[in-house]
Order: sequence, then C-alpha cells, then structure tokens
Amino acid sequence: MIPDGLLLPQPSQPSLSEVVLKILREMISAGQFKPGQHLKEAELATALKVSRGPVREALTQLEAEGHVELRRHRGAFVSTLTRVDVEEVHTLRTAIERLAAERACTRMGEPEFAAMDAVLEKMKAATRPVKPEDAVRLDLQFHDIIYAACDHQRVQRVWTSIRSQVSFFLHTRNVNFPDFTDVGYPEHLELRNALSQADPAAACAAVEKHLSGAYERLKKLDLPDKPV
Amino acid sequence: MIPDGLLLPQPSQPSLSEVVLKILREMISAGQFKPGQHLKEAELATALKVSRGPVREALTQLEAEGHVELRRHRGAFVSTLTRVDVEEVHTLRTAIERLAAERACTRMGEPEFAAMDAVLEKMKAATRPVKPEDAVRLDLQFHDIIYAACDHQRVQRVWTSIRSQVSFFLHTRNVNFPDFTDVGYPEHLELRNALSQADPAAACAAVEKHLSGAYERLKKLDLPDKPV
DNA sequence: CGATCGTAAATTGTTAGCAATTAACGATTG
DNA sequence: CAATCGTTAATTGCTAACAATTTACGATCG
Repeated sequence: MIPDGLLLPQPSQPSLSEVVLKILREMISAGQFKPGQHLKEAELATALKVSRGPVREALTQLEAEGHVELRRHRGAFVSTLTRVDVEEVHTLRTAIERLAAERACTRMGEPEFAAMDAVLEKMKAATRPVKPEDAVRLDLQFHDIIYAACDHQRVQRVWTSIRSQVSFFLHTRNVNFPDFTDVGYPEHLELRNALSQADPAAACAAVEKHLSGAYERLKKLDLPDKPV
Repeated sequence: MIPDGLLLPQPSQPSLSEVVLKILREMISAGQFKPGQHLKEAELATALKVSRGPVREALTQLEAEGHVELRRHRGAFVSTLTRVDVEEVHTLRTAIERLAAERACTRMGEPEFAAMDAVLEKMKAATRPVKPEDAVRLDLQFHDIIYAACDHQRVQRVWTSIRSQVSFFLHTRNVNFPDFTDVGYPEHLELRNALSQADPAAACAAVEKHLSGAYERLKKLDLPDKPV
C-alpha cells in the first residue's frame, strides 16, 4: 500500500494544449495582443514550438472563455470587450455567485474559513499602494474559495469560463483607480462574515451587495461602445 | 445591390466537426450509447467516414455539454447522469433562467409573444397522448424564446451547454410519467402571462415557480446514485 | 499459489502535409 | 474613372502517419 497522497498529486503532466492555453490566456489578459488582432495558428505554433493542433484546441477553448472570436475559415480574432460585455459578465456572475454562496455557506467548514482568513489577512497586510496584479489575484482567490466550497461542477465550470474576463476587468480598473487598498479588505470581510452565518438568504444578499458595489466602480471605466 | 436576404441565409456550409457533433449529441440523447461506454475516436471516425480530427473536436464540445467525460490518455466515456446531476442542472438553470426572464420580459415585443403563442397553441392542440419527443421539443422551444429574447450572449451560451441535458431529463421523465398533456400547457401559459407584465420581479418569481414544479416531477425518476 | 514486474497491444496526443475556402489585388470593361 | 470579375496568395479545415502513454496480460519469483 502506498502512503496516501505521496505520488498522487502528480496531475499527470499537462498536455500541450493546456500549456498553450495558459500562455495565450495570460498574454491576452495582460493585453499583449491588441483587440481585434488576428491570431494566426501557424504563427503561434512556430512561436511556441508546437504544431497547429494544440494551438487550435487552445483557441477553441479561448473562444468559450470569450477571449477570442472564431470566424469560419478566417481564424481567431481577439475580442474587444465593450461595456455590454462588462454588463453581461456582471449579471451572469451575480446569477451564479448567488447560487454558489447559497450552497457554500452551509458547506464551508473550518479549513475553508481558514483559507479565506488567510487571503483576508494578505489583503489587510498588503503594502500600499497595492500592485494591481496582486489586488486582482487576492480578489479572485477569495471568490475561488466560494466556488470551490459550493460543490457544484457546472457552476464551477461557468465561473472558469468568465473568470479571466473578470480578471481582465478588475485589472483594468485597478490600474485606473487604485483604491482596492481601501475597499478591498472591508468589503470582503463583510462577505466572509455573512457566509459564516450559514444562512443562504443572508449569503445571497451579501453577494448581491458586494458585486453591485464592484460593478458600480467598474462602470467608471470608459470602454469601447461597439466592436469595431 | 443585392435584394436584402437573397443569398444571405446561407450559413456557410457547416464544418465536419459540427456535423459529427450533431450526430453524436443526438445519438447520446437518444440513448444509443450506454452510460459509461468508451467512445473511441478511431471507431467513430471510420464509422462516420471522417478522420479523427473532427471527431476529437466534437468530443471536446460534448464534454463541455456534459455528455461525455474526457480522461487524459484514456478517451471519452459517456456520462452516467445521477441525481446529483439533475440537481446541478436544475439549480444552474434556475439561476440563469431567472436572469434571462428578468431581461426578456422588458425586451419581448409582438413577434416574440406571437412565437410563444404559436408554441402554446401547439401544446394545447397536441393529440393525446403526446409523444415524449414532441413534448420535449415544444417545452424547449418555449424556453428558447426566452433565452433568445434576453439578449445576453453569455447566458445563451450557458443555456446551450445544459440544454441537451435538460432535454435528456425531460425525455426520460415524459417516457415514465406521460402527464405533460395535463401540466404542459397551463404551466407555460402562466409563465407567458407573467412575462407579458414586463415586470422583472414578477417574471423572476414565475420562472422560479415554473421550474421548481418541473423539478419536483423530475425527482420522481429513479436515477443512479453514484457513477459506477 | 499469490503478488509483482516486465512486456505488448490498444488508444490517445502530436506532428506534418494536402485540400478547400476566403479575401485581397489587379486587369478589364462600361 | 468607378465598378466588376478573374486570379493569386494566405489561412484555415482536414487527413494520415508517428510518438507517447496507459492498461492488460503473462511470466517470474517469493
């Protein structure tokens, strides 16, 4: 018998598709490609030293995540995120995060709250001014815990599909208005406290309040009105 | 100048991946494959007279739709839908359909209501006993109108990703308890009337009531408890 | 006789090359 | 000179062959 979990946490070497996906996702989120830019399979393939197959698979996944638009026989074009997209992501996120919180609040135990508190501690302790990427990372880490705790594969999947867009928006905002310092910690703490009541209705309300606050700040960004 | 819409409705010949996807999706929904069955790329490819590429793409899409499970270096296995899956699909669907209805009720115009009424008319007029596949088709057609009217690409996409699972559950239910005849028409009519009030809160409540009713009936099915 | 290790078969992951489609350019015509 | 039609270049869609990985079987050893 093998000691439990000795060689197991070896997530079976990621496939090339996954590697390529991660790289491209990161590059797009970081704004390395211009919106509207044509991503050519062959170009990316040679640049990444792989063949077109894995690149192709990564691109279809990126389409599902809303980062690129796939046009038949034309290829992949980086999406230009408009204020309509901000609204869509916000409303969809609210819908699923309400559900996630409802379920999570009665399922979270000691370890989950400990993980949350660790993140909260980092938010409080972060040296001002907080770097945008750190702020975004902590913010998402906090919400990831809720989604993980809600124990709902399909909700988890939807969250994954909008997560990097949320990341993009948060990043843009934090670059333009670096006030995460002030609102980040208290607002998340409030949400944590609501969750610890283990009352679905309360958790739901807290999520709505939290997200609508974030959305209000997000709307201050000036984004393109229409895709060119 | 070309007369508006003469050659346009030519949706640019579907790709092989799409054809394969449609076929496999249909076969799985209709129960042509046993749950847990191993779908081998090469087998499907030769059977469908295409190469493994398109089959592969179709399988990854089917995974996103929850019809198969993809295991690294093992391949695609037909999902066995458990009562946990029924619950997940139901709760996720409720979350997004609330949102869809909220938006749809203030966006629906004459044509949308006309389309709904046409479906309702067919529900009422259907000769008893209604064939399960007809009942499912009409049911989904009705809800498709809501999703289309809500004007929300991302919600639409999530709906697409669970739609055929909903279809599967509805089908199974209608086969076992053919009472769509009695509840189908009045319940959908009630929802339609709520939507026509153009009041988001009312629409939301109506959706919740409608779906929870459907879920209660769905729970009567005895489904496997655990994936084998 | 049971357990373990090595080997082989089957299947997926990846690559490279060919075919089909699109879009852009330039010649041609009214 | 503007508009249209053929031609060509570029890019994706698809195919077929190769490499890597996993599982299953059987020989070997205790």
